[in-house]
Amino acid sequence: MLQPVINIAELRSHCSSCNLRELCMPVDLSSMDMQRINTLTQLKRGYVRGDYLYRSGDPFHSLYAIRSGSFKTQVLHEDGREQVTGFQMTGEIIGMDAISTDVHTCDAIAMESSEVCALPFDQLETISRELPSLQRHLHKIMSREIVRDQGIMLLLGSMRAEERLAAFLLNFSQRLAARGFSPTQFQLRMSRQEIGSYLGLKLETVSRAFSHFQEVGLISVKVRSIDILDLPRLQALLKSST
Amino acid sequence: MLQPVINIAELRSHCSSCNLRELCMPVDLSSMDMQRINTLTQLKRGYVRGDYLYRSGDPFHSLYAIRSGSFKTQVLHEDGREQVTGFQMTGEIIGMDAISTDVHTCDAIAMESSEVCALPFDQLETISRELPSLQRHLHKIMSREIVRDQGIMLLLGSMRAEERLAAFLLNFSQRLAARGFSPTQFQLRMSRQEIGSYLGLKLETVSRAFSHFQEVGLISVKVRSIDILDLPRLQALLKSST
DNA sequence: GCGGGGCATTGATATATGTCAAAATACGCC
DNA sequence: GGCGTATTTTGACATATATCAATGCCCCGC
Repeated sequence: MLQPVINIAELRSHCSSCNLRELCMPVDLSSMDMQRINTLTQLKRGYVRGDYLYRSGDPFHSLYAIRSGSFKTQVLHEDGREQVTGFQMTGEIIGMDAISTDVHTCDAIAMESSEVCALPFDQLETISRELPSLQRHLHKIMSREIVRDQGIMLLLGSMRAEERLAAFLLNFSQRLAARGFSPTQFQLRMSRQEIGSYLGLKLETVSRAFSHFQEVGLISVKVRSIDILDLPRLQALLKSST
Repeated sequence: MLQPVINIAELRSHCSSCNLRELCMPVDLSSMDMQRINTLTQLKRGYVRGDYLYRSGDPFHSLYAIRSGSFKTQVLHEDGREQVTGFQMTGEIIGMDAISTDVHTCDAIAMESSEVCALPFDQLETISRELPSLQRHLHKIMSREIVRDQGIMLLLGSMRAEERLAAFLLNFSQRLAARGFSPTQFQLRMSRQEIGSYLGLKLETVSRAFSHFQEVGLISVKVRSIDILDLPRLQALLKSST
């Protein structure tokens, strides 16, 4: 039986206290500067699966550092279609879509019980004017989001169903590894439907791709428990055309 | 016969002199501050169709404001597949992908004869520490890119071929309108292949969609000259699901 | 004005993924 | 612990788009 890897208790101790240095801002700052950043953050807890962190159209005040749990972001089309644009996990920052218009342009929804640190953006800007390394880091975070989106465009625009799923699993694997978790065994918090929306596929296609990966011994799937059995071969799927 | 609308001479007079205020930074700044920003920019001219502004892997120094002409950005997959991630026109800023890693993550290639203003990013950061309105504007530009990418993800993930093409044409139309050009008559500078890459389609599919739009009287196409005959109906294509 | 090379169009056919439907499995609640 | 609902899996079939191939068009240089 697979063990859940995204474990709230574990994460809480991992990122003990709302310390932005560890949590989301790996910049070299004096402890006095750290204090200052910490004082502007506002911890918000108690989000449960399905809760909105913000909705499309909400006024913009803050970015959010995810302290525990995970969220999905989705954009809605006027005709009702919706598209998941990302799954954000502990330690990641969301809300940057809203800076350009002062209004959120997508929904952010908790995938599980979660906590966030709100970072009022005005104050973040003020402090970053005085702390070049924070300023630079803020820019990097925003740029990282742009690069991430480019990758998804590549995925959606030129990859086939199984390649997309492989890319999705590998991306998860990497992000878990970066957090010190097992890169081969983990639980997915999202449905086939949500994965499909993110990958531009229907849920049945996602399900079939999972089944096929299992058949050929790449992974072991038990609904939402994933065990990557042959990481190199899964990676190779992405590097070879067709 | 349709007139080309993207006209270099016209654009040059439109954005007379390398004035960043008009060109790319619509912020209220004192003329002294404007001077200061202007002095850091470096005009680069002489790009012709096919020239690289930067390549994936190039070290990062500057953002670029397009002063005349237009560019495309594309990402390459290790197996050789490439995906166009955007078409940038006069007045837009490119290069933000490189901030996160100090290395460009995509290629930027001129679609026609073009000129750019290089904006050394270190200096931009320095100045923006002193000018909050510039700082805010820089953040907005980066955020705008994130929002734009979300829109493309929606397009690639959940729209059908003709909807994608309609979205593409309408986006062009809007951006031209914002620059004071005709929103219904214009020239495309890119091939069917490039449009297809951007929209996640093959060139034949793009061609067929153009032909169909023409058949039903939505647009008039003459290879790269577009005339939108029924803008409202083209817009409606996007709002109604199937 | 003629010829050649790249694009674009169009047609015929193949195929990956979507759609619809049913059965199986997991999950929450009493 | 068992029932009811939601999710997932699997199957059969439909269809949008890709693929392959032929023809046509346009631009550019000679």
